[in-house]
Amino acid sequence: MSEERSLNFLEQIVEEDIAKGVNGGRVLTRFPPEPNGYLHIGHAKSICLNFGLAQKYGGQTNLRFDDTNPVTEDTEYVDSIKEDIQWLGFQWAKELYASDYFEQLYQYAVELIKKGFAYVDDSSAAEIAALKGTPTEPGKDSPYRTRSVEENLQLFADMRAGKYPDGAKTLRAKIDMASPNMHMRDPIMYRIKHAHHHRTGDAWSIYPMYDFAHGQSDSIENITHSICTLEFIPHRPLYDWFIQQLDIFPSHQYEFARLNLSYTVMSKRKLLQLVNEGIVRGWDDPRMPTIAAFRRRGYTPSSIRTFAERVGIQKRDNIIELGLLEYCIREELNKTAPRVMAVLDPIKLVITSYPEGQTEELQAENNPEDAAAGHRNVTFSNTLWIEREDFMENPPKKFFRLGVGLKVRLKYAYIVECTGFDKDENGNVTTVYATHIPESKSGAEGSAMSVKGTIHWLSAAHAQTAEVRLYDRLFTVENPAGAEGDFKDLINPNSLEIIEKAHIEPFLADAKPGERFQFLRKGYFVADTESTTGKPVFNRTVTLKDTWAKEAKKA
RNA sequence: UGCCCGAUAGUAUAAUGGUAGUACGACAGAUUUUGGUUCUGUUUGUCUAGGUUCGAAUCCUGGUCGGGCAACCA
Repeated sequence: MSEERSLNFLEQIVEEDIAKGVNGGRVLTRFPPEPNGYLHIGHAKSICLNFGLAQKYGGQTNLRFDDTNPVTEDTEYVDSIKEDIQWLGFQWAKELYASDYFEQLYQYAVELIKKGFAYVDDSSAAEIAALKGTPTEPGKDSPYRTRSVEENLQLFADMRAGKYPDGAKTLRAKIDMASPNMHMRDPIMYRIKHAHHHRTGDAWSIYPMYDFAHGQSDSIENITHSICTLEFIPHRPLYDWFIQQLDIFPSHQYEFARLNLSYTVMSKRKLLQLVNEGIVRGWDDPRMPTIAAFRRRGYTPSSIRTFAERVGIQKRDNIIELGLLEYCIREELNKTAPRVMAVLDPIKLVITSYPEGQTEELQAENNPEDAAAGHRNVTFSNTLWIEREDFMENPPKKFFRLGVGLKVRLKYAYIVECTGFDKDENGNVTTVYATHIPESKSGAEGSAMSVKGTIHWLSAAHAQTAEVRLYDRLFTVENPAGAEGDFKDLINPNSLEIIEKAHIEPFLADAKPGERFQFLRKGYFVADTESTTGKPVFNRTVTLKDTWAKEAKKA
């Protein structure tokens, strides 16, 4: 299956580099998360890109944690990130940490001081900001910019030794306060933080800024293609500057547009807020756009990889329609998920012509898309559960389900004709009555007779119950991040609907967490991580396409 | 009023100086014991104004629009 696909711009760069013999044709990429949150679907795109590129061109990929800010980072995040990458189906060559390079980075800083390219600044954060200028106005030199090399060396050593409180001093690169690129206006290389680091403990009282760690970390690892998102484009000249002054391996950075998905947010800060404020039930709440959430929701690794492939790689900003992701998981689950019957919003259907107490076992197909999936038995009786929405008191013309006088096929069973119904004091339909056509039994000759609709059902006396969680989009607008005001005001109040007692086929009560099914006509579902034999819980991964719902909405 | 990045159907993404194609969506139809799947068909696009060229989505110039950059965050 060698489908002809054109190369994305990064693949073109890599192929050109290989052709030209750059780095001896070697390809080494890296995925560099900061361990300060869970990975989301946008990271999945980056993971697929970095690992996929290396795989395609015979290279490897490192996992490097850019852990330069101890106050936001935690090993919980390290563990979740590793789990998510492996779940997606990728394996890194080396597990590395920017914190592994702290001593090396310190030596680089000393070297830059000696070369006159860095100085210790006593200015406060506010003073630094004031002298920084603005995008349209040049900045001004700090009064500490002309300190001698010896003094800088001594002060920097004292910073490391912990002689100064947080914020008292910084080490800055001496570049150009008038540069049109703000990142070149004497950027801070080191700041004082008397903070406990998740790996280096209390060994350091100074920590490098990301900008002083990232490029050199790539260089130290001999990364050939350092791929990141668009917002780091203006940082690239700075990374190149450090590499040049230090005369170390010239790793090159390339930037692509990050993934945005409609009806959700992708910033770790906002996701953390949703978690901390209890708006969702945690990082892996199936409504979240995190990889952990998609896993719990029933998405497969391959569906996410396919999605990442289909969204493409480019440099223009984009918002991908949620529908594409849903298409990717439906496409896979249609082929693989066993079909079962579950009634989520039940009303009773009594077959008055079928003897009370009688039952029979009917053969049900496990998957029409997969002949090897085989068959199972379902129990039929005269009292069934059917979906409330499959009956209408006053059905419109194109309603192919139950209404008095209408015929419908009960999947795998008989064709029945509706004869009447009961309502309770609130006017809600409670029971529907019908007679069956004995010769229309599925498999029998008479089953060939045509009816427009087929509905699913469960024998009331035999069905088990389960909790079913129905998820919908987390936000009410396509681009909540781009809207004015507080993004939390745009949360969809109906993003989670819990059905305490849905009816399911008996064998489903034993479903193991992670097992996926198609609930016939209702969607794809997965047994939740909290699911137990005593109390099964199913998450709806995605609905089926529903052209009737669309039709009904029009009317 | 600085610097940087970008602009192709509704959403994405190809075409790398030579017929604007693909996917998802939408719409219509066929098939169907899931109003699912599958199949067929239809619809919709090169931001703009110049220039170079036999020929421009592609190269050049100006403009417009969108995004990024002024954390001791990454």
